[in-house]
Amino acid sequence: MGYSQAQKKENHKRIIAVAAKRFREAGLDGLGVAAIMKEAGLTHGGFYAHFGSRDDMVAQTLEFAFLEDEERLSRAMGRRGGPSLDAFLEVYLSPAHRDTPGQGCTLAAVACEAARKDETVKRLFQSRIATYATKLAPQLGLTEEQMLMVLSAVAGALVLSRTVEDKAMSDRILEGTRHQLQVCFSQ
Amino acid sequence: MGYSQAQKKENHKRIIAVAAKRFREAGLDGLGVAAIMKEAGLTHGGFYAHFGSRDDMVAQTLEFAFLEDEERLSRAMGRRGGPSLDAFLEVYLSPAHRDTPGQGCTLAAVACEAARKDETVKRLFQSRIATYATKLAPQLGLTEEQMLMVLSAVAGALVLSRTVEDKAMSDRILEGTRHQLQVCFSQ
DNA sequence: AAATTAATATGATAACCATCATGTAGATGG
DNA sequence: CCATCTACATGATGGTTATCATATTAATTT
Repeated sequence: MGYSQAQKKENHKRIIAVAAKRFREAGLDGLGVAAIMKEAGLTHGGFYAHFGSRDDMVAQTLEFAFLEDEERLSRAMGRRGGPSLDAFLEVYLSPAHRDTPGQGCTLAAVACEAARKDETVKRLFQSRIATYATKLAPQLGLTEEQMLMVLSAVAGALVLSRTVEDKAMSDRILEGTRHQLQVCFSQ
Repeated sequence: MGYSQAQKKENHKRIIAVAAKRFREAGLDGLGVAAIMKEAGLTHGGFYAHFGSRDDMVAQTLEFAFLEDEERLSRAMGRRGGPSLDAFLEVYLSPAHRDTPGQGCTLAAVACEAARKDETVKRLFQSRIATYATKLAPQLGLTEEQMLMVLSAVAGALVLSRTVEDKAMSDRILEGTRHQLQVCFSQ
């Protein structure tokens, strides 16, 4: 199918977009190069025209995924009257977020595995968490320290809510965490 | 090397103990049957005398790991004057806990992956979380709902603290979450 | 003490994996 | 319009995986 700089760029973006979604769903090691390329409508051989290695692709994908997260969160809060702690908790701790990890927070989706990856990945995570602490915190009227706790709580709640079998209990983890955080920071 | 019912039981326990530690460190998919058996001082062939499948072993290992977690936490709080929210936070959010996942909380170590496993694994996680909510909560003077939020926050903080490169920032996640939770519940 | 049984070890299998070598088609630059 | 370059496809490579077949060896049973 020949080539074209525009086409290549488009393909590159599509590979990363597919990988971002699927990594959130299946984990950073959850699917191989061949599967990702297939879902992007390509074959595995072309992979190394785009990336130096699979690790390289993971890094590029995480960078994209975190940007996507930030934009999606911002838009979702916008739909609820702009950024506020209430809006954030409502969006982040919703059953919809729990049930669609592919469109959700990358931090919560792959944090456990990221803890075992190399410094390249860890630097990306660190930067994402720092963005929460410095950029989002003031929008929500929180200190950096408060934001770190709130982020830990919501990410933890989301992850735990995804590990239980019973939907009612899963809902209680989300709803309970949301309520308790609201109590903590009301006033 | 022949057999003996006592020997087999001992081997079985050792395989699971090794797997519990290594799964916390490397993840539920982080090492294969052969590696686990080797670390237990056996060869891979004998595996299926103990377990019907790898998944079966994972389930048995999680059950053991959660019991181990409960006992370790209880003992650690005992060393700090018995169960209390302060003791719990101090133990759970310590840098030592962050730096020795093999001896630490299984929930925090593998939760992201568990979210993608089958109902057998999810039922084990649910039972572990329920134990926190019903058994530990009263010991810490918390309601079930408060316990779910605290658990989410400490597990989330521990996971996030393990994903960042900079030690100072990692410490801040732990320490900040601890401080904020203390403020929340000092009342 | 001999026969049986079963817990391991050794080795094989087929399915995966990341990566690389080669071929091809078609866009690019002259 | 031709020569070159390259994105991608096809196919190969060596490694790893879970699982199974067979062999061994010693504990158990008779």
